[in-house]
Amino acid sequence: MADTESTEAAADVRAAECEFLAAYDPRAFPPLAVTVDVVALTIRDGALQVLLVQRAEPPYQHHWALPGGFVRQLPGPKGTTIEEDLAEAAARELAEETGPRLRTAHLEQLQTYGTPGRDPRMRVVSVAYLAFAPEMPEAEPGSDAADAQWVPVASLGLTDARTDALTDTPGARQPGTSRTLAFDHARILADGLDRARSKLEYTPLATAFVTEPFTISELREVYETVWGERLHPGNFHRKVLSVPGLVDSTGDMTQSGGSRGGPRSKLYRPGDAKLLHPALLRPSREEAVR
Amino acid sequence: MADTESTEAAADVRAAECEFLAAYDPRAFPPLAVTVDVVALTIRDGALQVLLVQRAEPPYQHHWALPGGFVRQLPGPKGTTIEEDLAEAAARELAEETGPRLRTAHLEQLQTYGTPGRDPRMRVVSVAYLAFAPEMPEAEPGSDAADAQWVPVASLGLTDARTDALTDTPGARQPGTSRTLAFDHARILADGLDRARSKLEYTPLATAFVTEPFTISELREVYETVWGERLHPGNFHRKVLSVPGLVDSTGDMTQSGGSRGGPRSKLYRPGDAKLLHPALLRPSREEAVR
DNA sequence: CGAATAGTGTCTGTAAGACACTATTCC
DNA sequence: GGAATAGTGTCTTACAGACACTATTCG
Repeated sequence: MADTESTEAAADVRAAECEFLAAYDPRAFPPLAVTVDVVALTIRDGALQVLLVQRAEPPYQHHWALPGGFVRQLPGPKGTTIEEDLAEAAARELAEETGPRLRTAHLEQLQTYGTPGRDPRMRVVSVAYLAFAPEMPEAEPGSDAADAQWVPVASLGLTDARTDALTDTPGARQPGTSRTLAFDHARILADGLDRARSKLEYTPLATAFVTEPFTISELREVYETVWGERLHPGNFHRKVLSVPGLVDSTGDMTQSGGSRGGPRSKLYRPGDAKLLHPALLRPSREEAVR
Repeated sequence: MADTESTEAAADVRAAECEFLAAYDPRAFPPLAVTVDVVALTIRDGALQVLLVQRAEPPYQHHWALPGGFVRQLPGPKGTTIEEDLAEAAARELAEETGPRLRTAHLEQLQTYGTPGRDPRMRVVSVAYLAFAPEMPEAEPGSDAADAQWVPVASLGLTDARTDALTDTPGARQPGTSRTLAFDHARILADGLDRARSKLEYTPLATAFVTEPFTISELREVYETVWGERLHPGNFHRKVLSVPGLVDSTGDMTQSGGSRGGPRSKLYRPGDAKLLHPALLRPSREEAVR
């Protein structure tokens, strides 16, 4: 029964460890590495951008890849080791490429990728994380990367019609960035984009892409940019205000109107809702995908 | 950059070192293991049940735990090794406790748990999977378990009011099963239940819990059991038929009416929809959780 | 002034939930 | 016959989307 457990546990740990390790053929323990990769998304210049680093070493040398790395074992007091939580490792990898100025508004686990052969060197199980941040300054390549850059996702040629739809800007496609990502990172990025688009519908995630006092129009631009679809300004406005806890009014207004004219607008801050009801559903998700 | 970086060299060295030392001292391995755990759900006796195994070895000896184990490296031709994909490992662990008769209708990755200390022996990163199956015969304990059983989730005392709501059956709480689960498996199970409840809303997941020709009422019982809420039979009926691709009529009817009376009902099979539109939303999800 | 935008009003179609009702079958 | 159930009809309310309109501000 469970009652004996607490007294047994401590004493048994050492014995169990030996027993445990002896019971398995060492060859059954493949050299297996655990890494974290981060899909960091932001909105810059009106486009959805992802943080990429350029690999300095083979394999996939010179290719762009998601920031990430091995889960570390940090040195602790008295020769012990302090082990990193997975989310901490993800936050660290992100900070290494962006500097301390990035205010990550949201960090969540995406999925884990462990198909044999996804890394040609060895078996690597990679836990992917998804991060969102408001508009950021340039990225700063960390020690292990040749370069780090925010790259418009539309320029990566993922087979996604919607992302390209709104990006007619000639300069959006940066030369040199439309190459295949390293490893299976294109897949991971695609999964991250799916997740982000989906979470805009039923969580206040969009507020993680804007800075504190924001207008309804700025929020709408987030939705339009991530979804790659134009939304009706009037209906969107009414809808956002009708969802309890999505935004709170600050009482203030912008100092001036928009650069292309129009009246000044009211300012808002994120509300306390964790789930949106009613949800803000995408207009053109192909209904009932068969 | 995951899977790479200037620590790449260090990683290779470490990997080679491990391989070499493995033959001599298993304890020289990097103290990091990858396991898969499976949250297998089914509906038995009108209750949502989860597959649990009783641990034969410490730690948590005699405690119940989710089926799972280490990701293996299988022997392949000519001394090579065939490495298991994560989903394959999950399917294998599940089959070991249920025998070949389980028809797993659905297997998807849930989340990965890697907090240091979650396993007292060593650093273990566990990739959890979520499986659904129609009503199944008794479980068969595999080699590394003392026992394996389908256990009503309501009997596990998870802090979830809804699961207990419909389970007034006196016999539902089996003596001996209302104990704490090993490791952080209670948390993993709770996450799995959340996911399952949520996916019933916008995917045809419910059809994975019933066998091929089913009635609308059987489908409704799935929703009621998983959500722990009574649904209006009439409205549910109309709603299910109104969602394109959820169910297809077989043209047949049941041979007899229900055991407590009522007319015979039409039979259906799963449709080809992958996403439900409009969705079948839970009535009493606390709206806009703050 | 003309163009663009913030914000509101109104109408229509769809869908959810409440309630009622009929027909069928078991006990 | 009485109770339970399958399936349908109808009404009310909520909400999404379309369209129109006013007021405000930029250039």
